[in-house]
Amino acid sequence: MLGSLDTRISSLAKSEAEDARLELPVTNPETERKNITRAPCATCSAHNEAICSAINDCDMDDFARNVRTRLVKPGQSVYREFEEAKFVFSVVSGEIRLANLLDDGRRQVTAFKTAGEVIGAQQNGYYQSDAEAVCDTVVCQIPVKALETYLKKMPAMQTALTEKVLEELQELRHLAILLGRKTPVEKIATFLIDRAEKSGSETENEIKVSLTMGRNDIADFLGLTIETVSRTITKLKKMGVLEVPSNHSILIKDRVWLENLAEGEK
Amino acid sequence: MLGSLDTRISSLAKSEAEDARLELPVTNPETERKNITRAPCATCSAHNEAICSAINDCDMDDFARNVRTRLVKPGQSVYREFEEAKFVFSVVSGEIRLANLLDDGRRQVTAFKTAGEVIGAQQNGYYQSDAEAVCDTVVCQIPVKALETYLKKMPAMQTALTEKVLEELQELRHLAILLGRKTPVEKIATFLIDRAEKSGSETENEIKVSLTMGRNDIADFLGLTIETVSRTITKLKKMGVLEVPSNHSILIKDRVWLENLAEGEK
DNA sequence: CGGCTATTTGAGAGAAATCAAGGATAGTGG
DNA sequence: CCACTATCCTTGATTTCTCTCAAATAGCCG
Repeated sequence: MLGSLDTRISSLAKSEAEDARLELPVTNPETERKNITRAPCATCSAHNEAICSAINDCDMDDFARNVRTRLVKPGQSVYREFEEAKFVFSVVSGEIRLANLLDDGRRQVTAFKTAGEVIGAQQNGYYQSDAEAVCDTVVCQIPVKALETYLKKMPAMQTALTEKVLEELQELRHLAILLGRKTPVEKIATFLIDRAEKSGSETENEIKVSLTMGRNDIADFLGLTIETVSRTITKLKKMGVLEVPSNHSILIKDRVWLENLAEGEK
Repeated sequence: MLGSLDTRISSLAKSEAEDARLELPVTNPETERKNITRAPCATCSAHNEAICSAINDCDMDDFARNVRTRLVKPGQSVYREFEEAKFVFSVVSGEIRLANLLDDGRRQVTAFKTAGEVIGAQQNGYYQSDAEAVCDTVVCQIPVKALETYLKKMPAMQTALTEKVLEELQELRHLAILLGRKTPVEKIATFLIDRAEKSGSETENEIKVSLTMGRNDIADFLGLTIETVSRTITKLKKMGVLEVPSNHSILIKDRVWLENLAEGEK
């Protein structure tokens, strides 16, 4: 509901975000072991896409004082399902996977979140998923209490956050269609197209998509087994739709074809 | 994010809501054909669970003036995907299914919404799903413009709405786990348990669950075919977990067993 | 009662999961 | 810099489910 902020700013500033990993904020000895530092909001590479973009310069200093930046290593968790939700996080760089587990270990990844996206949605005070880093990732840690204060004070931030939540709703709806009604080929094609749109780098006649996550994560995201993911990628490769230069990148050779495959047009 | 309103008020007042169908607001000739009438907020059966509960008595009259009530017949749509989103709706009674279609007609139902729930989430001004009545349903039609005004004026309403949206997020996450990782038996069991919790009527040693929707809707919600839904229900019947007095109701004979089946414990 | 639609049931095919190796890749330490 | 190991990915063979196709039955409304 509410105003319809144009959200298509998200494809910008992605390459800057990549670099952010290298120029991490200086750590101080006290917090070194936890890789937590004072937030360098002033120079944040994700600023323009994050909800913080709604903060005006005067309030920024105050905001920065309440916020911490945290480096998360691959596989490490930011928070877990059912844990008390004291923070909301904004992804600065890298990539986070949100996942839910069944008792017997089956897993469903519900989203991959990159720079500018917000994680930590809660209900009744508890997180609703596990959040883990897929690769080296920097997140910005905002205390819920502080956030609430800012949201009240800054309607633009409230709007921006609402917009993020509605985006998330839409993505989950798309995921539901994919999981419930698409074939493996359609699933993989959809996944690659979505990633290409989000962060692909397009050259003359091909698009390079980088996969920070492994086949396992892809399988648990698409509701498939790792073998089916592998076989399906191989199939698309043999068809000539794409190439696989390495385990962590895909070259889309025929975007239109892949898009058609994603929608089920044979 | 934000405050954690306790949302477990939703199991109350359901029986009242059922009656609402019978005592529909009086229609006036002018709007008769469209089944749209002035909203009878003062006597609304869904008031306590709806976001309108955040409105104080003074503002209620004003609110009622902006809002219309609409009767929707089974199969009729409230809105369609990609349609311009001029209204947000609050379900007063009956049941609405939200669904998304693929080009070739495959369908994924993403939610069933009952009294007190809000539908009409939009992004960039357009609805994200089709919304259709499953049975005779009354919805309350709130112009987005008016709603925005109220949200600004009444923080409690903003909070209530945010809470609804977060609930929806959680439900979609659960749906994703179900679609991606559960077996047909687990899917049906989960579906029935959820419905029992939401609106089941419990007697001594059994719970009656009413199914307003047909097998087709259930299939499209759970990512199955209608045949598999039918076979799975038959299987559970033969196991003795439940009985099927009619096509539109299920008697859960062993709740704990069904709960275990829902979680995959054999 | 008759016709329509919804649901159940059956038989068979097809597709993805499972089980089982084999190969590639990356990270470690010599 | 290279060998070594652990992990990740691919490929193959087989099994098991679920879908598909087809038909019968049951429920509902006029």
